[in-house]
Amino acid sequence: MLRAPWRQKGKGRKMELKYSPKAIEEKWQAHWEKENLFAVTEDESREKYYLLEMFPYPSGRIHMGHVRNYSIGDVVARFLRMRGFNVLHPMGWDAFGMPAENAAIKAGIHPATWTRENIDYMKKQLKKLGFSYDWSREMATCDVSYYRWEQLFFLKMYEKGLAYKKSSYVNWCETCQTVLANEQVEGGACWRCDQSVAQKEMDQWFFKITEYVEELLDHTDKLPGWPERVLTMQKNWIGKSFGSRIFFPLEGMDDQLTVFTTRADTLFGATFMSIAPEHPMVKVLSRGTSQEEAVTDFVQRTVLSKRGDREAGMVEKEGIFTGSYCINPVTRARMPIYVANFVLMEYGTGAVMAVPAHDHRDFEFACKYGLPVKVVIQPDKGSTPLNPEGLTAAFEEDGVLVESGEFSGMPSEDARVAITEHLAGNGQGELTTQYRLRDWGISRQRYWGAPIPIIYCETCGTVPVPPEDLPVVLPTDVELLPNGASPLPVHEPFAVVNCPACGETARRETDTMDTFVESSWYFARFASGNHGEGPLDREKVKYWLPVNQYIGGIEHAVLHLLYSRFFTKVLRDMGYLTVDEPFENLLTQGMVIKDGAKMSKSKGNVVDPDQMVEAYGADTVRLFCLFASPPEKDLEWSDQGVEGSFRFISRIWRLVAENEKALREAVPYEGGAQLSKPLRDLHRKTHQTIRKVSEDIHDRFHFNTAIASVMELVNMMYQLQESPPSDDRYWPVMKEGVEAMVLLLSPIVPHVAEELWRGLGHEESIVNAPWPRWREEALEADEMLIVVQVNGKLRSRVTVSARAGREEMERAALQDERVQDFIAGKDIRKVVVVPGKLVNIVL
RNA sequence: GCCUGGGUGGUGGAAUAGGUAGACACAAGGGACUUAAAAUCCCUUGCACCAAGCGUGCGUGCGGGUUCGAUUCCCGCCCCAGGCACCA
Repeated sequence: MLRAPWRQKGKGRKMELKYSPKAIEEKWQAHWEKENLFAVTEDESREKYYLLEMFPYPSGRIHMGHVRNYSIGDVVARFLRMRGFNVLHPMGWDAFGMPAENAAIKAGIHPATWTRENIDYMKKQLKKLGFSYDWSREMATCDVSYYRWEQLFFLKMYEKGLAYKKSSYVNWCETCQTVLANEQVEGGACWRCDQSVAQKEMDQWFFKITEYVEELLDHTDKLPGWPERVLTMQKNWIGKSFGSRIFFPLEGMDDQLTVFTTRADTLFGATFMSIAPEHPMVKVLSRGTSQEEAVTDFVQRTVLSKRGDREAGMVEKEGIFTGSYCINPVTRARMPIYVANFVLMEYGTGAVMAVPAHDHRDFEFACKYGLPVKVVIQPDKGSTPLNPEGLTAAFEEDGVLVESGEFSGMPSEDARVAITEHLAGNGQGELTTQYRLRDWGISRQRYWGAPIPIIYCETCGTVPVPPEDLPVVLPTDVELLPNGASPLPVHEPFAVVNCPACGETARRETDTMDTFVESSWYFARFASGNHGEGPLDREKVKYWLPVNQYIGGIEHAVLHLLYSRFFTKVLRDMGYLTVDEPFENLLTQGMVIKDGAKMSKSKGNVVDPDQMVEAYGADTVRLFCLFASPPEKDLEWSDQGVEGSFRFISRIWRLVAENEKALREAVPYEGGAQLSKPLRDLHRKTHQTIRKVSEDIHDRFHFNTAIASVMELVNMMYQLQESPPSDDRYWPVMKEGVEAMVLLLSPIVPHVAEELWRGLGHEESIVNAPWPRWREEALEADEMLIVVQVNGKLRSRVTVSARAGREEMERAALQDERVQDFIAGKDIRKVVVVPGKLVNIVL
């Protein structure tokens, strides 16, 4: 048992009057660690709570965003622990990724060394902040003992067809020398380095996330604990739309072009066809025509242009006639086929039927190339009809069909189905559903990642590494190339292997997996401890999952959170997990900003957590992060606000230190005995505060208002100290208030709370102290202040008995002198009484 | 363009179920203590007017509406932030 300073110091004043955080923080951190207070095991007799914060990338040092994220999580973890839950609160490292490689190239340190050193430093930082993690579960995703299981998942996914390889145009970042998933391209630029992304045709591994698209979409309605905007972002990303697939026969060829459209009602107005430059039919359609050379030229130019510019609509619409025609299946009209730079190969079928009268893009294109415009939809009655001759813009809304044969007169909505069904009858079309979501490309041409367990053999083709040969260990004896290209392909001992099937010399896959794969299942690994027999311990995972509360930044709204949901479903179907969704509740905290902008080195507005902890202590930094704004909002850093937080802790410190002896000797008041009014007020305030803080933390994570209410309690105790009552219950009631204050603040400022708790005479750690309960009878006041309004305007306040009913409230209000002035000589039409709140007299 | 949030004092923010708008804090001002300063403690602090009161009027982006009563609910608009965006 560690000896507390007030005992070490012997006689005289035992607690320092001045609050100095350094010594007490180090002392209690060491104590908690030694006593192993935060390690947990499965315990069926207790209700479990799995609290998780997004684990950090070990970039070197933690930043204020981490401090905020983890402070929020720690309050919840400590609070629920005091409430008796078996709380799992783990921490680890998202340790694969490019910064390690970049540092290696720049500074000549091996990525593994760099990562390890960063982890060591950041772990020290987290410990200095006093977070209550179960460090026994710590892991880094670059550990072989972690990624080996990911390779096993890959093999199982490969077996089920959920991991497959295909050649396609992919997003290529020249700076990062690697491919990016669609989710990792933001506004046409790389999510990490901002480099504009180009298209490149490559052989790549994909995870078939589209296999789960319906479930991923459906389950967004089964996540009431997620913020609406995150769910909306995911729904938008999945981008489900209903429409039709229509087949257009090619003139003079025994083949057809397939398009996807949501506007089959406009089919009679389709006058030409636009296809993507990457479309496989481009070559066939232009071959042998006078356009052949020009088309090849155009395609080359367009495909090479930056995807970002092309996708963002920055490039002017351009196209070229292929030299071939197709036939409109309903009008039999000849439609020229164009290659157009605005048609995307990745969406739909890569071919679009162009209806210039009813689509602004087609309109723009038709005007530019002098193509026919045919109006087939007229606005509903009441609006001015479209003039087919002088059309100045496309009419894109629904309306009534015209010039559409038997479908003329039909509303758009009905016609979409009717026309498609008509086509379906002739095998010329079908109703279909289209998604924006595409499969997740996971190949990365980088070194610092988990190797993909595949071998290429000249005779046997693609051969998965047999599970018993796992792990495929990432070699560490590599020389990193200055241009960032992966050294693995030229690392012979790694790249050259014997084929597991025929034994002949073969080559390994040298691409590594996207690091988002690691973070897609780490939460389940934490629940398994460092299970050695397999990826997950089914029983343990069953006990802990799902994560009850997940906390992290909004920036992962689509990326990490969508991938994790997908992985959870895959692992469920493999029999590892029993849950459908990984995270029951999600809290997305706001950014930490300074001077109105996100903290960044380039803006020079970074506040260093180390310096802050050094200057004020961890408790002050935590308190400020929680007090300055509610978690989901941005937090504006304020040095003066930090000073204020430090002052508040000093204030509670002095309240205990200055009255140490009296408080230690007092027995907390527990009700019963009669109290004088000031003490009754304090007793009530104490219990009101307990209720307020409990509800604010439990129901809504509003720590700022919880802290504010403790401040009110503290202010009241200081007020009472100004003129202490002679009542002999003074110290018992003060002790009740002080103990509540310390307990309520302990999840937020755990070190100072622990110190004060011991100072009040407690032998056991506050970490395991039960959370205080409020008593209803203590909340009851003997009188209450009610508001009196006349015609809805506040005119007076009257004090009535707490038990006053409607009649008594009304009587008291009407008798009030000030109210009398307002109602004298007037008829009272109505009196509204809200029990316990107000009386409104309507004249 | 579409989809989400959001707009409250000098500042961060509060008002949880339609019921005292501005809790709590920062900043500012004043006072006490001190030889002085710092620290600490206490008081004032939305705006305007004034007869200076437990005063009156105004006030939660703007304009309407519902209601005895609206920061809160409804309709229309403006602005800011984030996401998606040539998605056919």
